Amino acid sequence: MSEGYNPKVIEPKWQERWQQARLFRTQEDPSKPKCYVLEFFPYPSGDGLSVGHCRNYVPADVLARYMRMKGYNVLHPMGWDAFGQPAENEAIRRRSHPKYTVPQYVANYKRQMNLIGLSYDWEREINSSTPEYYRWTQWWFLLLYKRGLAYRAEAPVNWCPSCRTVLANEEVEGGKCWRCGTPIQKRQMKQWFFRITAYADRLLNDLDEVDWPEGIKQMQRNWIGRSEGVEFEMQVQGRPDSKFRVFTTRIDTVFGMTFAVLAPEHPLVDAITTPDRKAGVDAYRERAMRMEEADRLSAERERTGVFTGAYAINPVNGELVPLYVADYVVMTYGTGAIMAVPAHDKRDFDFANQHDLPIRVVIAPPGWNGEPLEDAYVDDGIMVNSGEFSGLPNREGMERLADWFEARGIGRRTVQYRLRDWLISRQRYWGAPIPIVYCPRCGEVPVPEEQLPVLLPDVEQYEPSGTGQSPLANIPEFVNTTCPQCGAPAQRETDTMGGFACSSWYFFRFCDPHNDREPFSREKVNYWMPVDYYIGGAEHAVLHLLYARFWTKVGYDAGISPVKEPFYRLRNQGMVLALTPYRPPRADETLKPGEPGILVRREQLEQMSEQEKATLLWVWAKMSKSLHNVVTPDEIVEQYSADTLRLYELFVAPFDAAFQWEEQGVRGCFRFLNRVWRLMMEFQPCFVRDWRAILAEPRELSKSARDLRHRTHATIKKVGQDIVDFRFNTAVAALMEWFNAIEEFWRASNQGMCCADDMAVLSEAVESFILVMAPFTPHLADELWERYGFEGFTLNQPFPQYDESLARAEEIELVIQVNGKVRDRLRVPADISREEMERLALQSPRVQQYLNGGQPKKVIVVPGKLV
RNA sequence: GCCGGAGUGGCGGAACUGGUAGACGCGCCGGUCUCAAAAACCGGUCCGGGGGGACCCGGGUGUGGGUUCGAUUCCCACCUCCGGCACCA
Repeated sequence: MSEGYNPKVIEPKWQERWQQARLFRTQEDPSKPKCYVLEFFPYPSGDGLSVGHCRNYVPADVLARYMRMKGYNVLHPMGWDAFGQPAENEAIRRRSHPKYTVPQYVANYKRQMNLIGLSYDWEREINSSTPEYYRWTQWWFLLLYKRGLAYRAEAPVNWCPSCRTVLANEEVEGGKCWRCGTPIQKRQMKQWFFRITAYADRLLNDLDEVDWPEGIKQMQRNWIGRSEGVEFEMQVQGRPDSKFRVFTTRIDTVFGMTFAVLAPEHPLVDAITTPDRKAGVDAYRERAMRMEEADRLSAERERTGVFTGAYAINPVNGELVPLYVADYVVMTYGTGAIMAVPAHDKRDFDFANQHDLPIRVVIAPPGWNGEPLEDAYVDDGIMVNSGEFSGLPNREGMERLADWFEARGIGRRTVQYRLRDWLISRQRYWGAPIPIVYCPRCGEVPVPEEQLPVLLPDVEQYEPSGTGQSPLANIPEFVNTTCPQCGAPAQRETDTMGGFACSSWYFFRFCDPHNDREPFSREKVNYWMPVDYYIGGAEHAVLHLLYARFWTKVGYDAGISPVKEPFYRLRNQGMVLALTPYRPPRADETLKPGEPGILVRREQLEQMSEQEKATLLWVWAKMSKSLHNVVTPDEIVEQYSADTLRLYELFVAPFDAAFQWEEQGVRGCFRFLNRVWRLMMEFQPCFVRDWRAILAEPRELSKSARDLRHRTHATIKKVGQDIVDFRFNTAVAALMEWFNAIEEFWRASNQGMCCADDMAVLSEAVESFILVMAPFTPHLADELWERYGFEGFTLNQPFPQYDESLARAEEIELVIQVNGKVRDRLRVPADISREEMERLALQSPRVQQYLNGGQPKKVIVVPGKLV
């Protein structure tokens, strides 16, 4: 008996050999085509990696290994998104300091990644919280500053009272903080912004050039939110100095305006409000501004608002319309003021009904006879009650009215975006300090490049103050400096940059990670960029992925990036779900909305009786520490093997679909690897090393041998294609089918007691199999490779070539249908002619039976498939 | 409400541009081995009906229509689920 599959021995053995041989090290090589495979770099958390995280690393690793075997020079790096709120919040929670926790968590992540055999070039490891890295993040800030794309401004901003910092719009989800879920407050503060809006059109248009999931592209398009319309001026009645502008996408409805609305923050409100209305308006504005963002967004809220006492003049017909203040108009979009056309806008319609304002139809719905509308009509139609424009189709009227406004110089066609500038400053310690100095004489002065990095001071007290000031403001040694321009005493900016600044350029740094003279050399990014495959979760659709595109375009304009788009292909992996136990609530317990029951913790589950367990409700939920349903790679590797974990993650579901973690499935994969091992050991003595020479000679192979060769070549072809298509699940299935065929052939060959030709065919299959499985299960492949007497690593071998003529089936099953129903199947040569197919089909006794002796009306032949 | 994606056996999922529905795996059933169990291995496994049997007939891809010799695939309407956005004028 030979020894069994022993991953406990072979996996550490190969991991060590790979490391000693520096197998994954990558250097520029102009003689080879390059392939840059990148996964989103993670923020290292104290919980370590779960099998859910592996969902992205394992497929990426298969791709990287495959591309390398295909002859590409593959860049496959890993690093740490270690600056920013997530890392700092976690350190606070654990009552530690990020300078201690980050290296500790990084070490654990790295250990786990090596444990599952990921092929990273660790010599390129980067950490965004080190001065070697953030020095260049600051350099990028200065680049943006120099190009007029970084500016400081006082604006209403999102404030998270729990994280005690401001947030970017992209970091606010449904009015709540993306990190802690606390409702956001609006504050008026002076902050640093990046002018991403200047790139809105390019960020929108260039989406057409990248190979990304359609859903992500749509989300970015929605987020940028381009709308074309007309902006025009409205005059306040009796106040020649008071004018305001409104923006509308429906200028065709302008004759239907029956009131106008200003946002509560609109600067004109004070000036135009009549004295008798002042108290009411002030109270309303006060309330609106105090309200938390989440409440203001709440959908079922009443349409509130107050009359200012003032009237505005509709420029198209001179009519007076009452001017309201209402919080359904937001100051940060468009002009902060609207013309209200209740007949053709849902929100205006609701407001008009609640405030008894007239509703005038100006676009006739089909079949409309002048009766009042039951709801706003927002579709196209013929214009009515619109003066000289009545009778026109509204789309045409839109153009004519836009011309009308432009001709009179009181309005113009414009484009509005939902995208706002990117708020980058944070009142937090754990980030890259913003490299700006405030000098009483020179004002705002950028720190010269040669003085970078502005070092983050090493202090023990780093918690956010909550005063609206960064904790750095309390460190005089940091704050007090001299002006780089005049040398006078000056003060540093004390805010740091949000973590998304660090991740907006790290993919460039991986090309040249240790450069201490510049962020990266032009030559190296020219060689490696763009990223060919970028792999990560869909949750960054409008955050990181939008910011990184923006910085890349700035880099392109500045001549430091060779590409306009950083990520040529983007692929999103699906989530991993785990069965999570809930129990019915007791009488004194109430459920949170959306919760299926009371969460049962792991340790509570172990103490429950069988009877109690039977009452549990099992729900598939995303793996997370808080649900106590996390499975770690460590336990799976311990119980089975790293190769088993890899195979299972690839096989169980399509790459981009959510999958349900089931230990039974893991066992199936483990069983498969054991079968592979057993057969490989059994066959090894019969292995014919020079099978190529034997099979190259012309010879008559048996039918089953020809079938196996076909299977071998067809599978090599399919697996390669599946990998680049990210169809790892079908690639593994094909690998299993192929193996089943090899096993069957081996059995039938009576354990080697048959002809030499069959052993050559088997040897071809087995040698190819080891190499094809290598990207999936590299430890097992390398061990088998060695045991078959080969030198070195499978990763340095070329991926097996397939012979197109062998990959094509020599025989096919001809399907014969009568009236669309399958009536017979015949085995025929693959190169059969149409005529022959038809003749055979009509000859078939079963077909004759269904034709009742008659002739078919029509015969359809699909070559190589069916009649 | 808007945008995007998906509904296929007991389960996860296959099926390339319309052409053998259910590959591969899990589970289950039966068998081998064993004193027994586990593991391992072998065979079976969409549903209904017929036959001792290899087989045969019918139905079947969320629902209802349509196009086609032929539809999981294309078109129309609807239902359900998941993800995202949400007063953006």
